[in-house]
Amino acid sequence: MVSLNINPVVCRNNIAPPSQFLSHQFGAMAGHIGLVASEYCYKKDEEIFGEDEPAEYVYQVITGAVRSYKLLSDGRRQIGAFYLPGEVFALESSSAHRLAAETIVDTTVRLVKPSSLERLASLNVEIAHSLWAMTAFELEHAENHMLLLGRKSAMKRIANFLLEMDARLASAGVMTLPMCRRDIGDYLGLTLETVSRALSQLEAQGVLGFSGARQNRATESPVSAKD
Amino acid sequence: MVSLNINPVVCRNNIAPPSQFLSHQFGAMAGHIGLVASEYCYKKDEEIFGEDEPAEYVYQVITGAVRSYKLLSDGRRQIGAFYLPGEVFALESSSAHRLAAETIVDTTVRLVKPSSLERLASLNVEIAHSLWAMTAFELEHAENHMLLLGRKSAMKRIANFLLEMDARLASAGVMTLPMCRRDIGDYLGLTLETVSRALSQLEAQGVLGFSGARQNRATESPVSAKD
DNA sequence: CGTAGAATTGAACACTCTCAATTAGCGTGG
DNA sequence: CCACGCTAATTGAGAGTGTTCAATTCTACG
Repeated sequence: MVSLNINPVVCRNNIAPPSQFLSHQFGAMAGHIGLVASEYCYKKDEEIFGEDEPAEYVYQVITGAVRSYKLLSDGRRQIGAFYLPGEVFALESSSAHRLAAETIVDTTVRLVKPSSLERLASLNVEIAHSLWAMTAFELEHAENHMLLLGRKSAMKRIANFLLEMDARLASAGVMTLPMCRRDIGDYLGLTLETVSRALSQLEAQGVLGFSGARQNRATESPVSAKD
Repeated sequence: MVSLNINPVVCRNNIAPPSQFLSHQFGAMAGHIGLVASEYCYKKDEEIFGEDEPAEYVYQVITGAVRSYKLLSDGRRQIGAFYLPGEVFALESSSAHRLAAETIVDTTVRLVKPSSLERLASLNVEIAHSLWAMTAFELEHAENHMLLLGRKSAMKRIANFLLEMDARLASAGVMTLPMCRRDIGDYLGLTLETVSRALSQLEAQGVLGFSGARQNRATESPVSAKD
């Protein structure tokens, strides 16, 4: 767990924030008659479900953070997404999960049965469209991420990551990243050493500062992470 | 345009074929009362729509091939997907295209207005679920592709690509790839030179052969592209 | 205070990219 | 029908970015 200060000026960016609209709709859905929503607490680094497991639940993060990922036979890992408070994951239109999911820190989730959602969707066109839109939103994220993984330099990837996270969990120019360097590397297609070096370089350039681990401070070079 | 022979033995793989089921459903939808479906022909390398353009149509490839892509400001390109006969693209749940699309060769497409689909979806739950499932299928592809782009070597990417294409357009151990080396590179996050070298190496190893351009022949080393 | 895990930093290496030259295939027009 | 020219593909050599392996430092936590 590392806290990180980023100057607000640095953080104005062109990365779309997550659709809180959809998350709110999900919360609203959970209030519908007959939709069973329970809560569950996981410890840090606990598996929520494995790759290709049957999809028993759809999840919404209440507190904490989650990573979804795929593994290669040699143990290399690609993290597909991080899920932060309010965000929904494991929403499948089919019956199995395509990625595994683990908690990054102690995490509380809200659980809903897919069958409940499907029933609601069959009764209410708006809900059906919302489910579709949530999947489309994940697809959009994946498409942006393919561009990052296929065509951007290590430093661009890091900058992109910081701006993405800033848009999702920053307040007052400070954000606390729940994930470790290895997680960031596995999300960005880099090694943890490369991530560390890039962050050190940004700190040396005065673009950001750390608090919590390593002392630091925010600075204010206007940075553009266009592309 | 390059023809490519791959021995059938080589091609038994674990890559899921595209959901022809969904494509057929799309075709069926086009037969519904009131669903306007027209056809249109594009020349090779013609733009169908640009990134962020309003989504006027949903498309199904009848003949030919299409690439969807995003561009970086320095001109680097990431191809998100190739679309082959029968396959549907540009199905958005929102009002804009997230990637641009161009033809790779002369191409005929079937066009449907999104509003028609939405209307059908509002009347028929099955259709609504199909649209969602088609987006989920694209998401699954993108997730697999993120793993490829983030964590696989050049040779693994090429092998993966060949197996993917084989599953989609091969017959009798031969397939004709409509796209050039640069397209393949931009799809796999590689340069065209790296693609060429990898293909040459596979040919030298007797894994595949070319016909059309460069003479050749298929061979039969059993190859596993696991991961 | 001592230990364990995470992060940082360094140095050498490897894989892929870049730049460049050559070759092959194909369409066009003489 | 052949020569020409254009584009795509191949191949080579060198450079660069990120990885790998290793040592050290830092922080949290018991």
